[in-house]
Amino acid sequence: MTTAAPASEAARQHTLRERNLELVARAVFEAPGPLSRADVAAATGLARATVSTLVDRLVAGGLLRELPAVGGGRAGRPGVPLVPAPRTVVGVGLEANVDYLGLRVLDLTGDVVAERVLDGAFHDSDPALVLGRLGELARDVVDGLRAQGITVAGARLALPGLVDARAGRLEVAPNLGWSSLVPVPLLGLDLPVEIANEAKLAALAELAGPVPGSFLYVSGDVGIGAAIVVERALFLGERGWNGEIGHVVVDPAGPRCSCGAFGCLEQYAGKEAILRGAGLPPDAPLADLLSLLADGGRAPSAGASAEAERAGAAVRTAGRALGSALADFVNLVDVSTVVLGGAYTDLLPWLRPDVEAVLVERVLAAPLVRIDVRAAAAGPQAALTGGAREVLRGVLGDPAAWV
Amino acid sequence: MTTAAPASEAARQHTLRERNLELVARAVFEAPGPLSRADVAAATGLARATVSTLVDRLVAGGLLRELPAVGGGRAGRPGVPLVPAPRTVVGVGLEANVDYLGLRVLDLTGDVVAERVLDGAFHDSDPALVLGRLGELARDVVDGLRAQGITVAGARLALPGLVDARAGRLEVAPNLGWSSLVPVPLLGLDLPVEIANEAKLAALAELAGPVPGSFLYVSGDVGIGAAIVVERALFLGERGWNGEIGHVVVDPAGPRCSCGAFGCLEQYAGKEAILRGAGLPPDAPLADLLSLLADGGRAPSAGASAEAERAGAAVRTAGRALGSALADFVNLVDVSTVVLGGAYTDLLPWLRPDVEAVLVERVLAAPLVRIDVRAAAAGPQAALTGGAREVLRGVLGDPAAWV
DNA sequence: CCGCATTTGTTGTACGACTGAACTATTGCG
DNA sequence: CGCAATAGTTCAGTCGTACAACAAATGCGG
Repeated sequence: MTTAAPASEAARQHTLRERNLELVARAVFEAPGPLSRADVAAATGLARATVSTLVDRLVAGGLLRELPAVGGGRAGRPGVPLVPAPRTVVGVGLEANVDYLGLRVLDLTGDVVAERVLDGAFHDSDPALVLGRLGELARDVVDGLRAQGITVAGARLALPGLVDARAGRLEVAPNLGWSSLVPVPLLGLDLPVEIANEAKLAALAELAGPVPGSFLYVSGDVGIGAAIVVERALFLGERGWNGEIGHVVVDPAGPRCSCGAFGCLEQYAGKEAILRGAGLPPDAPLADLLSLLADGGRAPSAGASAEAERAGAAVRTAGRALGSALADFVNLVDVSTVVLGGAYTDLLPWLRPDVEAVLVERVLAAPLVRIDVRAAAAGPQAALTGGAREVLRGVLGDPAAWV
Repeated sequence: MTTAAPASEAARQHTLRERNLELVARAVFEAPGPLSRADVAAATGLARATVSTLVDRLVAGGLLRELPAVGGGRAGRPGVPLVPAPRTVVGVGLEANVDYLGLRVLDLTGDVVAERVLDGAFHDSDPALVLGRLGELARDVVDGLRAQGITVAGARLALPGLVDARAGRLEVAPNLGWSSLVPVPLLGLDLPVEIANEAKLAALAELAGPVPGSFLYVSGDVGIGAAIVVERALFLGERGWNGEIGHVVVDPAGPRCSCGAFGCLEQYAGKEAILRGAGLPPDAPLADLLSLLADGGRAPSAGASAEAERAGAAVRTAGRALGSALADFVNLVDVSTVVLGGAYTDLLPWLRPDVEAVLVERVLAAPLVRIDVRAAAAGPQAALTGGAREVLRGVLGDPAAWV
């Protein structure tokens, strides 16, 4: 006989229990308001008896909390409202980026339990130093939470570069000047920490808002990163190195890019390229560009200043280039919503006309579907929120481990 | 209380049974050789007793067959070899394309049980007529199989266009001249038939061979279609309209494409574009181009004929363009193997140098991973094989329904 | 040729998880 | 105050897997 291919996993009885525990937990966590045990039974299709035992376990484990019963206006015994338990289990989002490092702690209700943000300039920095500093910040916060009896489930570290999440390895982060290193030990945290690409985690933060289940997230900064979300889950490709839209071909006759190729999107729609095109220094704050644009917008035909005109032209160039790269992205991946984050969020009003025009022109399915281009809804440092949410999603996926 | 979000699905006891039945079936079907019950137990992690009852059920249902025991050379009672049952349950792959229509029937062992291929020219054809003819062919074959007591599990219809598989709707197939129609009823088959894009199914046919679990499949013909396979499963995007690599930007200053945009890949690396570039009529057989290329290759420096030189140049242009589009694809999706099908399979020796050179230049992760470009291994009409395999995969995914 | 070690497959009991129905608890309403 | 309605709990029933013991079949050494 021969050795069989390693099949997924045998289902035992406790597999049932775990899966239904997850089902019940998700039902409560993803509901817009409190649910009773009977509501959960109706929503999941499980018998009321089963739901009761599962809920009891989740309540005992501290993931769910029972609120005082309240008359529902209807006849019959009122149900006991169940809600995610606040400040019992939390997830930590960490980030080391070019212009700041920080962390954010969320609990199961989605509340921010703690936050630290440290602005700085970490171009070509020493990873041991930077991650050591971040680790200190985090240790301080985590110890404080544990002293209050709060369980810290784990952390995600967001990094701006090619990340091999399985191996826990940062292959290269050009703007930080880091390459080929294993960052987690440098944090010195006694927590399960996983690493991920910054744009990917920022994309997940959008899921807290009213976004559809599938979308492309594109974050424009010095570099341009992207993430693919399908049915509320990240699509990572083979190693998680996808979404490198910054180096998609816009024009093979275009300027040389830092990656060595010619005419990459980054050379048209990267932050520095836009600023330079607008006649501003490449490290100027985005606000300078925005105020120039606002001037131009206020007096469009009446003859805006030459500076304003130039800024407008630069943004229009960026918009056309971005539209072209997004069209490729949509043609290859097929998603009908594009969420623009980073610097693009504020620039969107000026980018939109050109982006949308090019999309209509180049997307093959354009006659059949409208591509919805929108601004990111998650606040600043979205990757912190996304990372913390990702940790908590893991808790929901296996509540048994925390009960 | 509020209504809960519809969660996935409650796990009952029979869910266990179904899942383990699938596990056992897969173990036997995907193994390189026969397995005994004990082997299956070892491979799946299930208890021998459990495996026995599951195997008995699969044998009774006709999905598995017991071979006569054979002395294994080892001490101990010899195991009963289990193999996929031949010619008991079969899947049907159907295709209606520009230059042919046909069907192929595979059984669980992977053998071709029946096949019909009808060459023709179906540009701008009448869907009712063409699909009616295909349905007749299929009905004939299916009736014959059923008369032999063979269970026909279902069929997949491959179509060259944008297919909404969920709605069972072909939105548009430019080369057939079909649009906005529901093809399945036109076949007139009393079988569960689902539709899918041709390139997607052709990609799945590759899984029968020694291909890695994740790859991009690109099929070059008049149009250029692609499919994304990750961990042996198709990635379909939001509606299954992904992989439209034929309309990725190669050069915004390039020629106008039939889609209305400028400089699409199809204008450089589509079959007609290559033939025209080589000085051949756009409907010339591929063999003409290949023999020109072979001439040029035989006497590369010694002064090949002007025709051969021209053909070589056209293919090099196509190779560079294809490399550029593939680089975008790899940057956006992150897969390290590219399988070239359709006309590209035979052209690969001439395309390879330029494709690989551009990939190294433009793929951001190129210093970290070698992108393996290879020819498709599935034979002609790969979509037929892929479709039939897809049906059988469905049988394996829910053996209980067929037992 | 026989007994033993070894491996396979089967049988029977135990256990865990979900279900359905009956039962209790709690509320609104006439 | 009693009835209808709804929530939550209890309990026997069923189903599927696990474990251990056992029967079956083979190779090997004496």
